[in-house]
Amino acid sequence: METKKDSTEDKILEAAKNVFVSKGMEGARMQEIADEAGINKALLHYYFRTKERLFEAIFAEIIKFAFPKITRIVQSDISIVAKIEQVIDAYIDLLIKHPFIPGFVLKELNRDPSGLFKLVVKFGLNPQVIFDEIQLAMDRGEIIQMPPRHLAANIISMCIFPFAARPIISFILFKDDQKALNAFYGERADIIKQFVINAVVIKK
Amino acid sequence: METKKDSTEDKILEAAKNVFVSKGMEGARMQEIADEAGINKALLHYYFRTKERLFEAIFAEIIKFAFPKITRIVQSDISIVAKIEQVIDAYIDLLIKHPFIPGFVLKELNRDPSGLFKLVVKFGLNPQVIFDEIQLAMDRGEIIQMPPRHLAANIISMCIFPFAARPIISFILFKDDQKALNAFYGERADIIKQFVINAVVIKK
DNA sequence: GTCTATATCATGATAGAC
DNA sequence: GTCTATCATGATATAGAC
Repeated sequence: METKKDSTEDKILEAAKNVFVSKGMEGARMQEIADEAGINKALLHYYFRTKERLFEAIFAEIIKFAFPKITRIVQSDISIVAKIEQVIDAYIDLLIKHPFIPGFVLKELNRDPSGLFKLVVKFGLNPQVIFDEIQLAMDRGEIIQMPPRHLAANIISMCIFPFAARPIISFILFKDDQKALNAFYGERADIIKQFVINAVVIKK
Repeated sequence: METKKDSTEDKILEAAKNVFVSKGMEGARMQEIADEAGINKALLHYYFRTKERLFEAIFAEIIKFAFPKITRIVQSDISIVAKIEQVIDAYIDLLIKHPFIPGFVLKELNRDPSGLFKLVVKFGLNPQVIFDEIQLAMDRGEIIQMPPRHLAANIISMCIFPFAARPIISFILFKDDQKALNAFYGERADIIKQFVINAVVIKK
């Protein structure tokens, strides 16, 4: 029986996640990860042969997390408006809990997109089902006609970008007042929902 | 008289811009910059004492470029709808011409936001004049009431995010078909304009 | 399995000849 | 101003003791 849940490997993964997310692949130092895990630097290489492999392990975990299971919401048996609202709520909830993920993911994907390919294949991500549901609602006359891709891009952009640009928004809009910044993020879900509904829902 | 416009310093700046934008501060190698400039690595240190100083020179030039002069549009004597349309057109035009800027700026600002502070002070960026104009239009009943910050955030997000997330969009939406990707970007301006107008303009 | 010590390598920076 | 050669540092990786 395993009483020691925080094994060395777990400690490394936890430490690596913290360091990689805050410093990125290039900026992260193996020494710092070792220190944070409370172990020797050489042990990192014992458990994960290279920095690259350690990074991939962390990145896969993060990105799996960053693609929330919105497919289920989109395919559920509720109105298109309810679907839009639930997706936005799910995204903003996730981002408020993990505000540094977008910056990290964007940074690493611009650095080396090849990692994404494997993950997309692995998790079978398929945006077509989402676009199909949007198109159906348009054909039913519930929302205005526009390319489903662009509608999805608009919603995702409004959700994620303010978190990806956190340092800019924090400084320019709020002079680094973290309370005001958090209040702003707390308002985003309702704002985006109302904005999208105004933009696309056809009133009876 | 200077006939030789591409002086060594110019060649370094041009090469450094390319390498820094594609690799970032951490990923960029002085050797690569030297190679691209067709000169010796030691010469970089002759012209710019450190890598940090060379980077700062490039970054200032880029970010000055990334904050388009939208203040003039916002304060001009045209309708709020025309202002919104012109700002979106200006942003998308800029981004189509320089699609890698958003990724670069986001990456570096997440890495070290302090550089932004100096630049904001230096260029006297003041978003309040933009918010004031938005608020006036709301008070005149031309657009619906909502916090001006969020309206600005929505518009900027829809413009910039699809470019910042270029590798993701390219692969997931278009299977790296660059023609289709460029067509998508070409449609963005009209899509966003219509979307924002539907969302906020009050019909008479 | 865990750790110490060390080899190997890459990179930013400098010294000095021309 | 430009080059070759070299240094100093820090980081990855491995060998081998316990």
